[in-house]
Amino acid sequence: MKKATLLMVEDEADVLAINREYFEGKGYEVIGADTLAQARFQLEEHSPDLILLDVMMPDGSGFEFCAELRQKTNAPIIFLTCRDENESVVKGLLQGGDDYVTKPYDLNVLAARVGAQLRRTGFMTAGKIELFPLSIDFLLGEATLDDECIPLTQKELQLLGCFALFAGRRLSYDEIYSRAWGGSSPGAAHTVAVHVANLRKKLGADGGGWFELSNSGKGEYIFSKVRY
Amino acid sequence: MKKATLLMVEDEADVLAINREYFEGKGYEVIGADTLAQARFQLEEHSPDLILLDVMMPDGSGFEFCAELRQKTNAPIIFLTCRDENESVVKGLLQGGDDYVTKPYDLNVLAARVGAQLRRTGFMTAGKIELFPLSIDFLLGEATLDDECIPLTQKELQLLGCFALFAGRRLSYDEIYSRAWGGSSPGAAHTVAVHVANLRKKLGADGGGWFELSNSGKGEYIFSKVRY
DNA sequence: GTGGATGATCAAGAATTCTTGATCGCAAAC
DNA sequence: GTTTGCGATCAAGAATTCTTGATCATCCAC
Repeated sequence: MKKATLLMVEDEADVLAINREYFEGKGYEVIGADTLAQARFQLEEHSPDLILLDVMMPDGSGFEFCAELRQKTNAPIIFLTCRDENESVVKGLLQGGDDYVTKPYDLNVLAARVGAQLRRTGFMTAGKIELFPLSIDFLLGEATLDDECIPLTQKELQLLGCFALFAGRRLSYDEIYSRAWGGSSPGAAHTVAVHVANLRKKLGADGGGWFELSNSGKGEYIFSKVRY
Repeated sequence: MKKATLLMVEDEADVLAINREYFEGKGYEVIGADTLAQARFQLEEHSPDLILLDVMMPDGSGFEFCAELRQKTNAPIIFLTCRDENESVVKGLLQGGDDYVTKPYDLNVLAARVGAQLRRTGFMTAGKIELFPLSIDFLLGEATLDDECIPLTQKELQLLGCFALFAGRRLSYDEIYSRAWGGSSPGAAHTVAVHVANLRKKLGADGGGWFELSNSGKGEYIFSKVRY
């Protein structure tokens, strides 16, 4: 996965340096900005995945800047505020689940918040469906089972995605077809059956020992976990 | 989207009936169980997306049942507890971000919690990338822009997914190729260029007035929002 | 046992999709 | 003005993928 890019808007050089070192050590790419003007520039330049925004900046208030940011990005914004600022004001300004941390903060706490926000926006999981130990990556067009990479065709990918999303649930031919093909067709059952066979072949007959893709005998397939 | 299925484990018939009516009105499919034994059965039968679990059941404690459930499903579990139960015990038993609500509860509050948990597990968004007003559905293999459905081939889908995920970010040919094709190839730049052209054609030259898919002139593409 | 229904699998033609090569236009450099 | 580099686009062959038809096995009903 591409490293998440953090834009850190902070005017104190040493704070910035410490944070940068910490987060880079955690595998993030850190972009610094010590003025709002520079933050604007870096925003265009790097399109960060998350913004850490000091409220007190030399050339303006972070809160007002926030509104401006929202026009340009939907990356989550975490405010860094001083403890003596009115908390209700802070909360009032937070919308849509963004967060804030009061100075002085513990870096581990901040990192946890950052991780939570990135998770919320689906940064790590977008384009994927995870059903341990199976992972379906729609961007790469492949599935991974027990660290073994299995390239899939589009239809196989859609089919497996459908099964993974409704694992353990009975799915009728028609339902599968409408989900992965859209609409319905007279030959739906047969077409689905062929792709299921292909999928079984690729996943291994026993689903790597983890999954079972069985037929209920009543016009339905069930994809279920057989080991935990 | 398929309706979420709720398993409601509750021994009082009238509470169950009221909840059922409320949640069915909200578009959920509600499965009821008035004993733990029945809950076990329904779990196998319906594979719910979320479980509402009354702690006080005639044939056992919901807490102990929870451990059993966890072996069989990773659907979120929301406990329904009485106010006089020890809260710390409740919290201690909660793992992995599941939730609890104390009786008597407001149905709207409960519904909010349910929604939050389903969102957390990605029930509504799995297999999708949303970048308003663009939505990419990998299960159906198509994108939707301004309510207009655009069928895409696998490579187009992967390419667009890649762009949407890193919207506003400069992406080099190689990076795009490694993300959507995997690995690298001498003809990567050319191949990518052709698919970009196809994508432009399908999205409309101006990206429906919302997006721009431009070339930086330095071997990079940028997919960015031009309207907010 | 026979017949019918259902699911699994194989195979091949049809259809789609992908890649590569060729060409064109534009702009910067010489 | 010419050349060169780069991106965009078109076109066609190559490759893959999808669908459909045929066959086979199994199970249940008769």
